[in-house]
Amino acid sequence: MVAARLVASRAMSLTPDPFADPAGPTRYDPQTIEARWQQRWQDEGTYQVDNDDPRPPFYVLSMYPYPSGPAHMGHVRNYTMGDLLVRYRTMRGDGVLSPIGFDSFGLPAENAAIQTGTHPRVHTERNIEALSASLRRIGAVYDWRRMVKSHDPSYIRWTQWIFLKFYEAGLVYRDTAPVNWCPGCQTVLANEQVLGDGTCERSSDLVERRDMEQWFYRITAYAQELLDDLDEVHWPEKVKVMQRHWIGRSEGAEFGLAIADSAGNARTDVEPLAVFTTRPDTSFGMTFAVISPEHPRVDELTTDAHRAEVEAFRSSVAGRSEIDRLSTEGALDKRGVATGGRVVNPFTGQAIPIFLADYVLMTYGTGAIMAVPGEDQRDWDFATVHGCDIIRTVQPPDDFEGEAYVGDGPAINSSFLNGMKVTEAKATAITWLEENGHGVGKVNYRLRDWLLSRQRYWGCPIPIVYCDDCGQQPVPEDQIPIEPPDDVEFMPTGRSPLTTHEGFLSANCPSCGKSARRETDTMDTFVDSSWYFLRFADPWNDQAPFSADAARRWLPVDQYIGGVEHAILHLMYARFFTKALADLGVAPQSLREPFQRLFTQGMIRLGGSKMSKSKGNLVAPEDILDKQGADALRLAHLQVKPPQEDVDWEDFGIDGCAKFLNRVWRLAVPGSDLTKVVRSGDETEADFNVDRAAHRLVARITDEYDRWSYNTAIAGFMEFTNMLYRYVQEEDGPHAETLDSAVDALLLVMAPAAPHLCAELWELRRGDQVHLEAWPAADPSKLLDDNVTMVVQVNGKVRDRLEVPSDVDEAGAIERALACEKVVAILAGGEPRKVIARPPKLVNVVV
RNA sequence: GCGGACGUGGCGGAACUGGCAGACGCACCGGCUUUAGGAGCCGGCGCCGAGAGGCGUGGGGGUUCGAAUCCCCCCGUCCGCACCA
Repeated sequence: MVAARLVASRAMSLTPDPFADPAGPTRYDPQTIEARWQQRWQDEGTYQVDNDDPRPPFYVLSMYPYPSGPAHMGHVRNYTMGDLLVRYRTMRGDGVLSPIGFDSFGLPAENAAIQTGTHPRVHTERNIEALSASLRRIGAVYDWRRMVKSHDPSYIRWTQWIFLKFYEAGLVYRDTAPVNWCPGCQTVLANEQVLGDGTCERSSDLVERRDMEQWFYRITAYAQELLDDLDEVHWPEKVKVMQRHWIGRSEGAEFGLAIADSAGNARTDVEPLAVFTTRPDTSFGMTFAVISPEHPRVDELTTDAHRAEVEAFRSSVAGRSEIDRLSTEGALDKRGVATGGRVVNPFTGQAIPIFLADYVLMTYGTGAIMAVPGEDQRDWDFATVHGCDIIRTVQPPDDFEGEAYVGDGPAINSSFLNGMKVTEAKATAITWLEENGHGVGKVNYRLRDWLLSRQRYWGCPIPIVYCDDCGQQPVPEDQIPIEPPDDVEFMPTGRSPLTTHEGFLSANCPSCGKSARRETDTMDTFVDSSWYFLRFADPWNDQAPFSADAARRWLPVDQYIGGVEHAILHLMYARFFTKALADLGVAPQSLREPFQRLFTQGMIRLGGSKMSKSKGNLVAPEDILDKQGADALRLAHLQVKPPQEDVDWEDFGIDGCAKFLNRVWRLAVPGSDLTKVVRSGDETEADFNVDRAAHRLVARITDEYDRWSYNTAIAGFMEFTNMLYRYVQEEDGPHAETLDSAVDALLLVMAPAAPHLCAELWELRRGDQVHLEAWPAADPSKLLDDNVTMVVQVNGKVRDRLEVPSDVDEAGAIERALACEKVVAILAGGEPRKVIARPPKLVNVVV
């Protein structure tokens, strides 16, 4: 019979093209239908949502991209996932906010300007066009009316406005700081532009540290809240752990070590040397102190006899890159030098030597430490090399074989602390320090303030002017935005053209009105990305960056999607901005976190290494869009691997996905040869089974979409399609209505993943838009077949499989299992020792 | 060194709370159809074995009627942090 039908179909498709799809006149033609539907979604504003939309609000956001040109595969992966969710939630009945924008400031455009002479604005706008076109071509849908661009004057204005608000609130300040200076590029680099080996990503020059006056956001003011509120968000544990580590809270004590005179007695006429420790309980074992080579009191504490040596050490450290200096290679060789100076250990009254060592960092704690070699391996190593005493103050266990002992145990050699365990000894030592006026218990954070100024042109100018008389003055609100001027020349000096642009530089002092000079630094582009998700809620607002009401409606973002490479910087900065804006009354007070849920999707690699423009190993999505189409590309991205995992391009099965889409087309398109012979009348058992399979499909896909199991959802589509192929080729043909509703179910659940194909087929079949349909609900009573396969095990090994009614009870299951041939043979008339029944899935007979 | 994730066929992976290991796809093999196939449809496909059967989720132990899944000890891979006192 199959043969008969195929013969018939050949007769029907008399086509001169020998490669024609046997589906006949309506071939699956992705190029045509994709372009058509993309146009329609845009023209009809299908995914536009207003702020008074009556549906429940749901905010889906993919991290806004830096416009580097047409989309690359990483973009496709990211925006495909976001788009799937937007379409799925919309079908679920939500009013989904799906905005898009561009992180359009940044160094690459400036580099391009130097190389090609194209103005960064022109270059950037061109790239935005190209990237927007790419996003449309993969079928991603947005409310384009809400688009924001970092470099747009209406966005600059509010970025600067927020800066001024923060300035007013003391959350911005200017200070001297060591920065990454690239001698080749003649500019300061952002941390992320310094490669792991300490060189510049662009020029490959070794990056130097230089002290320069810089602007900072006081993110450390929020250190504790940033740490605590990680418990409130649904983020990957990995990202939370990274943030906790980055914040790096540690509890301990800060106290003063009195400077010793030549006799070893504590001087009262000079300020003691402040140290921070997390182990005040070990203070009796402090046999020396170490200060950072950059410590401001080095000169004062160094004796003349040691001055030459100390100076030599300091200059050798200064010449070394940070990476080199912090290298753990040869960690046992603790580089350091004695200062000749001494301090007094307040616990013992003993004078102990002060050393300089590069393992002590000026940027953490007080830049000085008490060294307790008995309980700290670094100190142990240093003491061994430099001949310092080692006194244990915590009793190690009998079988301890290491050097410094960092575990718990009773205090020894520690006077009033003796016998106490570490926790109690810590508290007691802190109390002692406080009662005797030496110091206090203190919490330290590794997190440092955010250096936001960049010596570059293509960024948001910092709205400050410098007046000879009044000093640094914020630009008044009514004078922003301060925009980067267009008439500038880009020279390969690396020097920002702003520093030589008279028209930009000259300003009047807002305070006294005299002529003044503008700040030429611009903001780190992470500033722009720290609040764009708030602007999306209210992008038309020209009175404020956004209204609190709009923010209250949409924020926090229900689902944020992006790369794990932003686990720390962007996500930390955005959290800080949100909290600060809420405290300043700009955002709702209750908005403590910007992103309720975060999903980090994996990277795409080629040949084992990260695909990137700079590596030149890109696979262009365009080629695949031209050939197999957007739906095939989307499906391949979804199918290849669990979405959170990194994936090799070699593993993508584009052709398999394209083939599958073709199969769906042939199955669903009206008039297909595949469905020519259909049946009406009463349903058979086979029909009921297909119907139940359709309900199971709906339940399964709903669950899988909810838990981001996209790869198995695609498998579900394929499995169901394979089943329907067998069904339509059965001898009597499929039951018309059963088939129709099964295919409809497939198109509905596939619509978020392969939107163009499903939209086209649905329209051909039903005349409506599939994406405006309600998400189907599975009938719980249809999720189970009448009969299921029950596994019969003997001693945990599968010996047989039986068809049983799905509502079989325990007794019935056991009875059938014991009656089956295999079990009877094994029992050989004997009694089973034990029978475990899990009806209707399994019975295990123990003999 | 610390922290995290992970290890399943030739390959990517599936198996949600312990219950049929290998869904789905790729590759490969076979059949049908075809003048032709890099098209379409159907089927096969963990390993050993002629077979019954045995063995199988990095390795070794354990818990359990039953372990890819839980516990302990190793081995390996990837990612992040890396002298933070």
